[in-house]
Amino acid sequence: MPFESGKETQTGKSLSKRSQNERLSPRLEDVAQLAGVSTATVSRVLNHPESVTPQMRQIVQTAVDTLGYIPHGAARALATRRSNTVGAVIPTIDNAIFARCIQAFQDRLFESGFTLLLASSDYNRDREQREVHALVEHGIDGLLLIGEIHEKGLYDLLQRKQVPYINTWTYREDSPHPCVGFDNEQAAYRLTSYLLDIGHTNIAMVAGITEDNDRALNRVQGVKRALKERGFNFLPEHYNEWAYEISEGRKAVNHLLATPTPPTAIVCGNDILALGVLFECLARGIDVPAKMSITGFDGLDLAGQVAPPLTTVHIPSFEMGRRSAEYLVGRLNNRPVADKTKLESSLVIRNTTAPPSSQ
Amino acid sequence: MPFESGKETQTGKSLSKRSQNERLSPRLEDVAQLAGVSTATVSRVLNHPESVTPQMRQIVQTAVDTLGYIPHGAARALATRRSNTVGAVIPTIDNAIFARCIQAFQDRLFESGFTLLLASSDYNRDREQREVHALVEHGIDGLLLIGEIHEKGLYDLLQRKQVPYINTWTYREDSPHPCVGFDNEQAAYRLTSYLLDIGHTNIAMVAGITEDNDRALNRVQGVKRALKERGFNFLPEHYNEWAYEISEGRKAVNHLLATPTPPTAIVCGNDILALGVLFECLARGIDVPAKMSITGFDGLDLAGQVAPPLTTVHIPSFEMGRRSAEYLVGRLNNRPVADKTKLESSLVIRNTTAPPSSQ
DNA sequence: TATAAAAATGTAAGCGCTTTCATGGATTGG
DNA sequence: CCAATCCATGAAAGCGCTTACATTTTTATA
Repeated sequence: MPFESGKETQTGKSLSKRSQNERLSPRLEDVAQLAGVSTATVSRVLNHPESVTPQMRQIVQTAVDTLGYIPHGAARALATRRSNTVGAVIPTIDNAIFARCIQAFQDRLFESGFTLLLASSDYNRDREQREVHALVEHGIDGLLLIGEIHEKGLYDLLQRKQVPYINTWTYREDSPHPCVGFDNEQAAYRLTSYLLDIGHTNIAMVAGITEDNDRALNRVQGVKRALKERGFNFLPEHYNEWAYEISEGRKAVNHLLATPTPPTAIVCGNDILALGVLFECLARGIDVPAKMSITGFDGLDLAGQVAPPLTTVHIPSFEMGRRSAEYLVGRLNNRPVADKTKLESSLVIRNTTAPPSSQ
Repeated sequence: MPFESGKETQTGKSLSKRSQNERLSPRLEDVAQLAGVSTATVSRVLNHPESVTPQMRQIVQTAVDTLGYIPHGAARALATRRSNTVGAVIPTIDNAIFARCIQAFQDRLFESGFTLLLASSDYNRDREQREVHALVEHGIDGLLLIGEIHEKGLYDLLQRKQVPYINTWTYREDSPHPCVGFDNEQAAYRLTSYLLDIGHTNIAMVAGITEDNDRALNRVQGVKRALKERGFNFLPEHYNEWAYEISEGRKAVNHLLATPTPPTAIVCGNDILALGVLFECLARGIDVPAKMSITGFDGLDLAGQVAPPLTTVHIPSFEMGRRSAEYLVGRLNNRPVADKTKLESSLVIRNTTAPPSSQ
């Protein structure tokens, strides 16, 4: 007897040791012990309840509840090679329009049991690459990226690690990457054409910073294409890039107005700049739109609420977030999903645009 | 010989099997093999390089690079009981002011090697609780929460799992929870006192929704205390709560103006509502501030840029994010940290407030 | 009722790391 | 030149789960 029981103690100890000595959170094994079943069974009722007797389910569930057991995510991730975590790297959180997209993205992910790992790159490709690296190291199952231009190494990493990803805020028929977005170039083209249609010939642009930002760049290109098509072009002093701040928009107006031949219309790279431009014009007593037409880009709520309400391009930011999540969730569940989704942006003509005054 | 080599094959196979057959990412063991050292050594150069010979460091580093090795976060987390991940649950991402805080929070975390797990509760306590549960399951090392009022079970969970957390956007001397924030009640009190000082006696409030939102509630309380102190009170029809939308602010004005004795000043629970109130007044041709004073709360950039610029309370959202991260990082590194940090908000008097016109 | 097939449960081998403890080589002092 | 220390490295035991496979129990079939 003595030695027999000796053996048993070995086993018994290894089980109870943790639970008794250290007052840590219970493990699967503790639950199993309490329920009088194997860890496999507990794992099953937690993950594949249908493969287990209803009564067993009951017993185990009770044990789980009384212990207040919470699965250990890392252990699970290690065993299943799934973290149930999806990453997103956006230029900045501090921008209403991305926020809305991310909000939709997160909501949709949550529905499917995924948690969002969020990082921001501050519009810096290098930092973006580092953030992605950190996310991959954390074991994200999928990734959301803004725009199409990213560090080569970033794509390589994703490829090598087989991490599904989606580019959003951008759409290009022949992009080698999956994307859900709209055509920035075309939207800007349309917007500018409208300005041209109503008679403007002296158009300036208050662009966003285009470095490392394909969206901003594509918008500029769209504007230029529209101009060119009708034989126009920016005067050099009528094109400048500005940071994403209302105050920058104001400065831009000062600059433009000091120019030999001030424009009759100002196309802005985004709503924030447009708002700054608008506020400054208003502050200077310039009649908008009679003496100056202004257009934005993004379709912030705010743009429709200011007086006069801003003409802008409405972009489907909410939809992009939702669809991106859907793409990723779909792929992670091995459902067939479209690699490219083109969403529409829409020109919203409000009261900051009108034909140029006949002078 | 035959059986000897048989044994060896066993071991040999287990090593090379993975690397050869499946084309998965390299593991620590692959690096070790290539470098001709043990996994322990590789782990050391990765985590405690000082405990290893410079030349060994060199050799291993080379192997790491040529293999493009990336540590497996989950495995590491399992072994160290640290995920290097910090969670945050905010009411909504889609709000500039939280966004700024989170941005600062994330930046500071990134500096210290942590990644942010972000979730939003949609101003719903129940959902907040569930999100926190999910985050805890994912193994967060620390947690940021907005406000002080949370589900009891949420605090219990954190307590039981020993997860350090910080409440922000709120400050209460005698809160049992760590916090870094400012006193909403006091700020609102100060703001209202100012209005009273310049002569307003008929004040209305366009409040945010106070359910499940102690910040909004505290602001209301501050306003009420200031009024009461001077013997005033809201007319029942002069107090209402509105959702966080510019358009709601506009509606609020319609409501207030249809009241028997319209107010001469409107205190708003936040800048967004205030902006709506302002825009609606402007649209109706009401002279602000001569005929109507308006105050906001939050200090959005935008508030200072509209015309007329908005009188508001500036809150240290950036600082709250940074300090919260600092608190958590400090605790996680076992550095002594203050459990409570009181930050100051400031009354920013601009041009939407003036003494009431003598009628 | 005996037996084959199916269903429920248990056993135990990992998942990819970190870290304690053991080991052997280099260094120091006597 | 040998014993006593140190230091760099290796061996191996987990960390808390999941799951293939083995085993037992139940159900169906003849």
